[in-house]
Parts: sequence; structure tokens; C-alpha cells
Amino acid sequence: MSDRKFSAKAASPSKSRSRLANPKMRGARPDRGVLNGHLGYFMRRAQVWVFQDFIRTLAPVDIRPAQYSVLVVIGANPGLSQSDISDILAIERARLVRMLDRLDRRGLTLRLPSDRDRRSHAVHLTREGQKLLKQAKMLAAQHEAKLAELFGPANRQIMIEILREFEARSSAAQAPR
Amino acid sequence: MSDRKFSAKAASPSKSRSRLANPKMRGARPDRGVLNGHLGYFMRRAQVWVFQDFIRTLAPVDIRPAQYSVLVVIGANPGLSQSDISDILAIERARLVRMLDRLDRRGLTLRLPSDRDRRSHAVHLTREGQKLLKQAKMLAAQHEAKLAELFGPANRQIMIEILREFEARSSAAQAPR
DNA sequence: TATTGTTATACTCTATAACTATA
DNA sequence: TATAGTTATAGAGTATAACAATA
Repeated sequence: MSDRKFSAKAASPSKSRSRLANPKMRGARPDRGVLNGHLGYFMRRAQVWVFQDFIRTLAPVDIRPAQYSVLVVIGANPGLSQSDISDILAIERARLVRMLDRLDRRGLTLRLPSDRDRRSHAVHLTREGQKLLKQAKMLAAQHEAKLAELFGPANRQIMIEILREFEARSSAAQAPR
Repeated sequence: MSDRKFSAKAASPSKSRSRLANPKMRGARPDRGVLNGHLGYFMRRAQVWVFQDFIRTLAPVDIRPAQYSVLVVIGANPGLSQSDISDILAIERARLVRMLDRLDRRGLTLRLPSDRDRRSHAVHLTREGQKLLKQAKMLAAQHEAKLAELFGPANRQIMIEILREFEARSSAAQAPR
């Protein structure tokens, strides 16, 4: 039951005098378990760690997680519009514009005119983008192997399954706003 | 085996002509599964959803996740120094300064001089801070109940256990930077 | 009228560096 | 020398609003 503090109350007001002024508290180890019942807290801490490891592992190709996801989606679906990509990855359209500006400048992606809708662009990887994505995928696999090591391969798989199911349910249910 | 694309290759260069120009691709549903093997991707999506729900649920007290974690830690350990809090929650010292500035201005927290080190502050909740934290904890419990509903109570518990174990291992191992 | 890409703004969070006053 | 709190800066990510061109 790591969840026993799920609904723990706040320290009652009468106990809130300084722990340093309180003989019983003096030198006591601070309670690090107060957030144990909060899933979001642990998800956040773990997610930050995972992204930092991803960024470090992919430093040789200078690709960040969001950029990586965009390159992978374009690589698998050349010709998608920017709206399509925004939709699939839940990246704001406005944010994707800036990201593609930068990837374009680096010579990795290309925005061609769409042949069916003159408002939209068909986004592609350049040959260089394809080459870099290949490298990036190898590095990402290294990163993923490290996660398998740290979580344990079974736990990594369980997490992926639970989270994918959650994504389906949470997007089907109601969006939080 | 949701992981079969873990090491999937990029679309080979010869296949990268526009999906719209390619008769076989025309109108095909874009492949949304290309990131299936990437745990970090799903952790991020889920974490964002969870935080948005947290923010929305705690809107009545206008408390964000990071602020909440700080209030909970102070509430349970009155008199901690800012460094202690930074340590426990992995919040940058510089960032915590701004957060406490705001919480102080709102009358929720208090920085008292430490009686053992004139460099440091003993951080406390005001009575109002204690009152608000109580409310916040009730709302956070509602939020957590919603997560239990969406993940399924068993899955929520599994996630917490896996993530807590991961946190212990990843911090014990080597920090990513 | 609605959508696509775009520009602009604001705020949160992360990451640094540097300064001051203490230790 | 090192640490605690602070200030400042820069960048990523998120959330909006508004605009022109096109549907």
C-alpha cells in the first residue's frame, strides 16, 4: 500500500510551529513521502528524467523529443499537412510552424505546395532529413534500451500498454478543457 | 506486442515521394502508430493530460502542480530551508525563489529567519496557507479519483509502484546530466 | 463561414551564470 | 572555499488571439 497517504491530511495547524524550534522535530529527516499518493507527481518526475536522457542520448544529432516525433511522423507519412501533424502529435499549429522553420533551415524538412488545397503544405523530409532520422532512430533505440534496463523490460512494456490505453480513453472521454 | 515498431526503420528514401502523389498512399489514413515503441512519448502525453486535469480541478484555489507540491512539503515539514525544498522536489533553487515570492504575496507562506544559519530561511505556511492547502488536498483527491477511474484503480496503483521504483533507481544510478 | 498557415503575446518551466551574505 | 538565497537571462513548451489566403 504505497498509497496510504493518498488522502493524508495536512499537518494540523497546532503542529505547525517550526520543526527547528520543536525539540521532537529538531534534526528529524524531512518527510519525503508526502506526495506518495499523487500519480501525477511521479509521472512528472519520471517524464522529466526520461526526456533528459533522450536529449542527452540524441545530442549527437541535436534533436529534441518534440522534433524527433515530428520527423518520425513525417518520415512515415510524407506529404502530410501541418494540421495533420499537429493533430497526430497534439502540438499547437502555431508551435509547429516555428519547429518546421528551424528544421527547414537545417535542411531536414521541406514544405511543398499541396496539389489539392492551396492553403496547405505537403511536408517532406529532405534526403538529409532521412539520413539524420535514421541516425536519430538508432540513438532513440539506445535510449529506449536504457529505459528497459532501468524500469525492467516487463515494467517498461506494462507502462507502454497502460499509457496507450489511457491515451485512448482520455481522448475519447472529455478533453480536460 | 505493441512494441513491434520499437526499432522500425525510417521509410526508405525511395519511398518518400509524396503520399498524395503516390496512388497507393492517396487518401490512406496517416500512420499514428509510429511512436508506439517510445515510452517517453506516451509518458509525456499522459503527463500533460494529467497536469491539465490537475490544474482544472484545482482552479478554485488557483494552485498549479508545482505550487501544490511545495505547499504539501512545507505543510508536512514546517521550517524547512529553501534548499531542502529544492532538494526534495527537484525544483531549481532560483525557480523556488520566484514561487515563494508569489506564495508569500498571496499570504500563503512565510520565510522566517533560521535560528541556526543566518543565510537560510525557515519556510512555513501561514494559517491561511494551511486552510488553503486543506482545500487543495480535497480537490487533489478528486483529481486522483478521476485518474483511478480513467486508468482503472489497479493500473493507477501499478503505475505509482513502477514509477516510485524507477525514481529510486534512476536517482541512485547516474543522473542524466 | 470555416480552415490553413502564420505572427504575435504571455506565462510556465528548465537551465545557467553571477552576485551577496554568510558559513 | 563552499553554501543559501537572490537576480538575471535564455530557451522550450503551452495557450491564445488575430490576420491573410483559400476552401
